[in-house]
Amino acid sequence: MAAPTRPARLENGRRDLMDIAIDCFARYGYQATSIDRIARAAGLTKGAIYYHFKDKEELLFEAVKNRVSQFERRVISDIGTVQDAVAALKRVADVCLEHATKSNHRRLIVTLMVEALDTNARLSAQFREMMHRFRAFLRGIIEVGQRQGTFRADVSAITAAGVYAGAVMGAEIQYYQDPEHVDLSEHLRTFCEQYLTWLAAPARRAGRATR
Amino acid sequence: MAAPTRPARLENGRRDLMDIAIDCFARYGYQATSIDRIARAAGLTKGAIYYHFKDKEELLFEAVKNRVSQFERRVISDIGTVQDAVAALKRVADVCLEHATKSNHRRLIVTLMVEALDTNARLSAQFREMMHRFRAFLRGIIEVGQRQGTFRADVSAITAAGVYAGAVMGAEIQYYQDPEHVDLSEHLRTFCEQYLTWLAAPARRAGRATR
Amino acid sequence: MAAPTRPARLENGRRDLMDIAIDCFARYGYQATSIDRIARAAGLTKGAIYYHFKDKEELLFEAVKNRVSQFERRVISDIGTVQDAVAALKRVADVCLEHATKSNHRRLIVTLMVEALDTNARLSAQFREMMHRFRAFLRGIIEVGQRQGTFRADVSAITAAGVYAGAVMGAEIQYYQDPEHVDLSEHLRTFCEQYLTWLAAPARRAGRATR
Amino acid sequence: MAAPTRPARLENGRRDLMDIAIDCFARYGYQATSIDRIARAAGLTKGAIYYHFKDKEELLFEAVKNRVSQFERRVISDIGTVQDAVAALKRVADVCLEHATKSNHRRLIVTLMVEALDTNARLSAQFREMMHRFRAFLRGIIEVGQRQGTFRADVSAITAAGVYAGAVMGAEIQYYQDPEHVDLSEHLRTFCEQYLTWLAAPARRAGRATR
DNA sequence: CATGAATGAGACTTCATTCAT
DNA sequence: CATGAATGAAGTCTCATTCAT
Repeated sequence: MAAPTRPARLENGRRDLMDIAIDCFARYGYQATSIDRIARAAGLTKGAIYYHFKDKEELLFEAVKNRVSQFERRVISDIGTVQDAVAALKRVADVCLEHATKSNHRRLIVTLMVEALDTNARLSAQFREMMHRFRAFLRGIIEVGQRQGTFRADVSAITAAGVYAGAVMGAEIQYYQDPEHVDLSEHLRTFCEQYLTWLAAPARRAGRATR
Repeated sequence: MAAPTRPARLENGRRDLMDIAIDCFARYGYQATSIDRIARAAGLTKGAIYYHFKDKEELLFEAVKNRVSQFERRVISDIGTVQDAVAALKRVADVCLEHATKSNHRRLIVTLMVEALDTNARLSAQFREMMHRFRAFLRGIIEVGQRQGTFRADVSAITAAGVYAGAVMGAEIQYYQDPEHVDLSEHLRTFCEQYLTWLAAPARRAGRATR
Repeated sequence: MAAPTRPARLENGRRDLMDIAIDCFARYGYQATSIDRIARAAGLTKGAIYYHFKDKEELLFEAVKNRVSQFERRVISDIGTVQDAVAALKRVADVCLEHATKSNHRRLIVTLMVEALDTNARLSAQFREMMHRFRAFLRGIIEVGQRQGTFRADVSAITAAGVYAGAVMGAEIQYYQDPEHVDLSEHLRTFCEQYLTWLAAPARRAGRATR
Repeated sequence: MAAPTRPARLENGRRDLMDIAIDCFARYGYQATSIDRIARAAGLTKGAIYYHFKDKEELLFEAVKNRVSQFERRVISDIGTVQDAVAALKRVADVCLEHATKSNHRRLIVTLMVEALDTNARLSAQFREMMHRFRAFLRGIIEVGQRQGTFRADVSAITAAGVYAGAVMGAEIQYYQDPEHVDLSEHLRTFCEQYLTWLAAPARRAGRATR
């Protein structure tokens, strides 16, 4: 307790550097972030970065892994075992909102995900899996709601999950593009209302929404 | 009709080149598309491109202008003077679907828009305006519906427009990322249903969204 | 005949550049020859080199391939079908002498071969094969002499070939190191005399030299 | 014997480090051996090396001085005052064989000598002198033989020395390159036999080498 | 003695751009 | 119109070296 642990100090440089790199990547994307830019932002020289990271790519992957896992852990820990599907879906939006406005978690994810599309196969695969997991997680919540009778049963949970995930992402992008004109909070609130209204509505006719 | 004039051929070369450039930009983004890549894709050498375009940036801006204006013209011409707001919103989604799957209009727009965020001020501004116009257009449709009594009046038309625009964009990105697992058509159909269900529903109680 | 063929001119730049690169590699070795050094020696900038060659390695391999194949073709064409084994061995030494003193063929080979030893697996393999071929070629000559009765039969032709190849190489290195004190011509002449004396000598006792 | 003094330990570190560095230099050459590689091979960090050696160059020169002087001392002590020139020449080859196969003395020398050719003036000069000494030493032996009547007198002792030195070096290089296919021991044995046969032979006719 | 961290020079490479032909 | 050749800036990366602790 008296002495600040050495290993912590050891890892400090690396961690600080990564946070700064993440800031850059989140704002400018991967390619437009030169090693030199990160170095200057950190008040170091390029060489220092290569002391801590083998590669620009290693920095990228660690950055993505860091933010993705933090986001996922946060979502899971915030939602936990789903009992109230409605509350859970609202909570997911809240976490996204927070990670999009108060931190750079979501912006890093969204920005790099689009940039990686046909540019970096390995990263792209990682994001594909991440979106897979995210949709699966949402589908799980929706199915709970369907089993409990809170949600209508005549919709494909996986498609509904995709709609949710997409709506959040699209809202974010508009917010990143124009934070002064786009109120992400209201955007997400409205979407949730609409989404839940629709999910809650009893199916009017059999055999419409499914596929 | 009799003689394909020289300038026509001139314009052809330029147009063909741009189409090829657009393909590249749409797939890889701006920075990952080298002039050389475009040249090779066109079966020319780099020098030839500089005959037609002053700059890589000029190529970029023309590409964006081209696809954005084509998309917008198509939307406007397809919808025309809105009489049926519900049909109009469905139609917009159809156009997006087509431009996302059968052509590269939407992918160019979405990809470059994200890449431009903090990277290219001028391009970013252009996309900001484009999104502005898109939301304004959607808001117009929604307000028609509200005035006609088809849509509930207690929602902010501009926020609703943003939700719509975002949902479409988010759906597309998931599709670009994983076209084999994401059925964009169903995705958009489901979203429209949900969106229209919500818009159509008479407000049940005062006091909009929870939370 | 009137017009200097275009393809020739086309290849000129590349060939000239390679000759210059070969000069540098032969003198300083691969690692101590920076792209910039080659560029300056050619009166160009680094970029020009990358227009003609993909890589520093491509330059290296093409340089080696060029000089090795030229040397080998020269040896083969100079010796042709061996009829007089003694003359053939002398001729090989002459070619080596010429390629070591009047051109840089041999110095490139010897220098890079030593540098490549445990440094560049692919290049090393190439040189290993080249030495293989060289020894095989020499062995062929020796065996002709043995069959014709010119050379004693109680020596291993392949070992003798190795001795020859090594002696030439070792003489060269001493010459490269100290051209003012080492007379390569006399060196090789003396070696040939000694080598041929030994080969020609009738075996004094059976069962000594073989293995 | 009683107390391993502190300075002994100091010297130990330095000596151990140098042995490891020599291994690296012998295998990869000077430039391809990074300080970091040596450090890792020694289980230390780069900083530690700079405690013992001022420079990478100092390390290099000490390494060379060490192996060269060990080799020379070994040769001299093994041969001593030459009484039997034939035996002496065989002995030199034996020492070279041992230092090429059981230790890295010769490989360090040969590798760095070639690398240094036009790359490091000071080192090159050192190797030039070393080869000078080596040839002078061999010439001494040969002249003893000539004076004693064991060797023919009509050959230039210094050229013959150069041939010997070169043949050994060339044999080694082939062995380093392809230890599985090149039997250095047999190689040297064969060379010695040939060399001594030639030296021993009474001059048959006036008029030395043909050509 | 040794380490972890950092520097700075220099290497390789890419790429938008220019230009004579 | 188009090409081949070249430039020069900028980016990624390596590595010898230094230094506080």
